[in-house]
Amino acid sequence: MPKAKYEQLYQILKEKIESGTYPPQEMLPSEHTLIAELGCSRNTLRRAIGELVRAGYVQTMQGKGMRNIFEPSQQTTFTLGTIETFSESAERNQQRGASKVLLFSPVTADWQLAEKTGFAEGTPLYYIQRLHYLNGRPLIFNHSYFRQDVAQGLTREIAEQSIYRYLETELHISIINSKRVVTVEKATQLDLQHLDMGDCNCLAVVSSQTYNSDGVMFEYTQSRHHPNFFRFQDNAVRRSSAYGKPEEK
Amino acid sequence: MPKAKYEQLYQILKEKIESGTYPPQEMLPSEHTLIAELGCSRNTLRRAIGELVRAGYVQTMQGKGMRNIFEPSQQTTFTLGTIETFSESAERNQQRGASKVLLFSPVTADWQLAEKTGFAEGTPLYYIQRLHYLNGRPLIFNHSYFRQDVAQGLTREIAEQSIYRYLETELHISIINSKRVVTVEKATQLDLQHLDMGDCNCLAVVSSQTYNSDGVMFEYTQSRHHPNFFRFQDNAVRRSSAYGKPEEK
DNA sequence: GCCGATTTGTCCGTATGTATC
DNA sequence: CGATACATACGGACAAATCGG
Repeated sequence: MPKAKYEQLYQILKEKIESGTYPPQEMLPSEHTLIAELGCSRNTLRRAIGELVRAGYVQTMQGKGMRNIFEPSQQTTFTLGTIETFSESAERNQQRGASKVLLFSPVTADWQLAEKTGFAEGTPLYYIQRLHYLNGRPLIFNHSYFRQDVAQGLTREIAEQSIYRYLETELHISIINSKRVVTVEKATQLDLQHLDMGDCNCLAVVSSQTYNSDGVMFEYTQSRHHPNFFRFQDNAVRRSSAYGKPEEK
Repeated sequence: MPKAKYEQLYQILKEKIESGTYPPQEMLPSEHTLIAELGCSRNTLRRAIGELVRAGYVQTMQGKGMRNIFEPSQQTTFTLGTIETFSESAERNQQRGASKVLLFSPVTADWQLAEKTGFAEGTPLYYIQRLHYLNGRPLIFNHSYFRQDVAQGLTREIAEQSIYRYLETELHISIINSKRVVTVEKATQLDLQHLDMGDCNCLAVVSSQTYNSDGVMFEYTQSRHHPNFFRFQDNAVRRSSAYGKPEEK
């Protein structure tokens, strides 16, 4: 439940758009009208509108207004810009999620692992392999590395449940941000063994480095996704016509 | 050249971070200090900071301050949240871009094409196949469909140059936003023929629907990327600890 | 083509809340 | 507890784009 007013306004407008209260392809009421309806200041409303634009629900045009461009086919599987755990994502999509821990092992970063993950060589880590199921199918093969000095007391039993819950509620770590890169890689023997991907020999790989409020990267995770069930969504806006104006007057 | 003040502030701070004026992993000056230094209001500064957060340059913590988390390894190939043409992207990455038109053909959307692209069945379209080269290598195989009634007078010659330049400067179309989805697909014969992808049989596919200021989707493009040279970057933030607070006091 | 009304975009100043130290 | 720092919210002012008369 969001407490900030602009988040509430965002939710209200989002639901009105999704439910068809505002007809598709049509203009929404003007800011002036919405302010009167919703009882808020212009800045607060505009902040909510900004989120709607970024999420691809509306487009705004200076001097014209705001148009509903939502299309109900948006069955997003992975969000962008916000950090979600696998179970949170499954719940949002109203799907059955399950996970299995394949490996839990303390390791020390050698130069090769340091190169790949971004941790300093010699850093003590927990290495965890997990397999995530959606609706009974194995879809994501996960390799995670956590700094031992940050994720103190992490065990296989905790990993079976929820690591983030442990970090946030037990260790009081605030997770701030995560840098992610999406690439496509050749499948390894391990991938083929667990993911059952037919005759595809590549998969989608999301590598992420996650930081806490002390600015230390405490987690590196490589998520290897089944190619047929990977879907990453984005809404882009055109900043300023990169080309100069044509002749006028 | 951005004219808005918050964009200028964003550029100034971004360059100070990239150049090392603000040391990595250290706190930046407080908002109060930056306001005095930069000569702006708090709101305007905070808007610039918001962009820096989204771009992964800094992290902010209430009550503590703002930390520089930039790492120079960020060699992003594809942007997120903003619309760029291939040539604009190549220029930004200081690389040699080139394109070749393989096919230019008027078509009418049948039910199959309508299903795939989102255009209504029977819509008259221009179908364009293009191959994009970066530093001499063919990396992206592009299938584009433009509505004939919007992109009036489009020719093969224009497609050889820049379609967006034609749309924006000649036809005065304002391109507003674009919905994109990243997936992984099996390579077709056509892909293998043009992209030279070794023993990989999958590639990264970015499908995009682009809208103008009248709210009509006038372009559908499917970009099929060589798997070894595809790289999509994102910075995510943790909204609110999804778990309730633990015992306190 | 001009002008005025409407609408979104930008910017400022201020007040208050909340988290950290 | 107080000082500091970021987060939220409000109201006002002007600029820029659009549209209709």
